[in-house]
Amino acid sequence: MSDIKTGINPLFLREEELRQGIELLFFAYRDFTAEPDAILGEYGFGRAHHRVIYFVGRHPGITVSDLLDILRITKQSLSRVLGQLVTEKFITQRPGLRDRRQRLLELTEKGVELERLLTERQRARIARTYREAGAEAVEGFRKVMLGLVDEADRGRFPTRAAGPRRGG
Amino acid sequence: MSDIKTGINPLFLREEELRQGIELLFFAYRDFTAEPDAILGEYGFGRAHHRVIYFVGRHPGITVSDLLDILRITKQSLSRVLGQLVTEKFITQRPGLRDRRQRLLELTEKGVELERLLTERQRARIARTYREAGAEAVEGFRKVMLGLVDEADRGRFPTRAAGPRRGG
DNA sequence: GTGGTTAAGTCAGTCATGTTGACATATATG
DNA sequence: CATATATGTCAACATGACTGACTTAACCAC
Repeated sequence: MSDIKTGINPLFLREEELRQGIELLFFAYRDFTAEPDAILGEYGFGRAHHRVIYFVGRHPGITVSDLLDILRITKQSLSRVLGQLVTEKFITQRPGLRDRRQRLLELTEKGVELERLLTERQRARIARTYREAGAEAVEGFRKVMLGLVDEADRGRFPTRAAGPRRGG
Repeated sequence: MSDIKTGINPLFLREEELRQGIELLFFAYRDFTAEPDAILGEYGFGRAHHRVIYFVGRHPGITVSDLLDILRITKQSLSRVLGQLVTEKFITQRPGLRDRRQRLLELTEKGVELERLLTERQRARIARTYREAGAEAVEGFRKVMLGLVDEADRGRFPTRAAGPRRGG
């Protein structure tokens, strides 16, 4: 009631601010995934394939268990997409050295190409946005996004605090 | 090659930065949706129901067309979830005044309750994160997220600096 | 080395949510 | 009146998630 003059209730402002946060996540994610989704369609793949290709590319030699931990889906769900990707030679499996029960996953040449094709759009979108928003905004973006991630997984994002910020 | 001393290639740094951006979106969205999803399960609903409830709650009296524009799904897809929500009395429909072909959507009391229950978790997560990250980081977050959204939809996020954009 | 645990895979069935395509109805508009 | 628009519906299908039960191979502890 202290805002009668401006007509803006600070509680409403907070509510509005939080809702905008929710919606930013919805719209950004919607648009962020739309481009790769369209490309995936041409291959008869879906978003699940992209995720698998992405994280195998990101962590060459990753185990199935670790991939399941990231994706938070069941092994039966993963099995289908992974099976396709292996059959169609986008991903190879080889037994682990220390533990031969493991099937270490890696992208083939073909897999690397597809990964690049798919992720390229997303990288470009982020690069453009980062450039337009500026370093300070990017820092804030990272901070908030990291705070939204479950604590257990925040360790996946090492801070590069020590090194040179942007040499090029 | 100017980074031989540190062993850090600036191009690699950039690549790493962009990939972290991609992954922040993945992990944040994954964890942001997990809590409501669990609650929805108890009602026999899914994430699609949440989206409908959310945006109808956000824009009382919204038309089906406008809702479709937001969700970017087909009317057949929407029809199923919307039909359920109307049947189970979470949402009401009434004909438009100017255009009686329209079915203006609104949450019922029951719908408002469920919306609150679902979104409460997400608001809490964002509120906590905003608090921990600080106002400056939040500003950066908003700036970058908005940049990731397709230009066509950026107008949905009025800056509260320049006065009321859409009269509500 | 036997036995329990773990990593991974498989088979089968189900559900939620998206798609296309064709068609129906009511209302608006030129 | 003719056409376009807003909405809804029926049908068929694909994707990606789920549960539950079971198998195989390898690891590990006793």
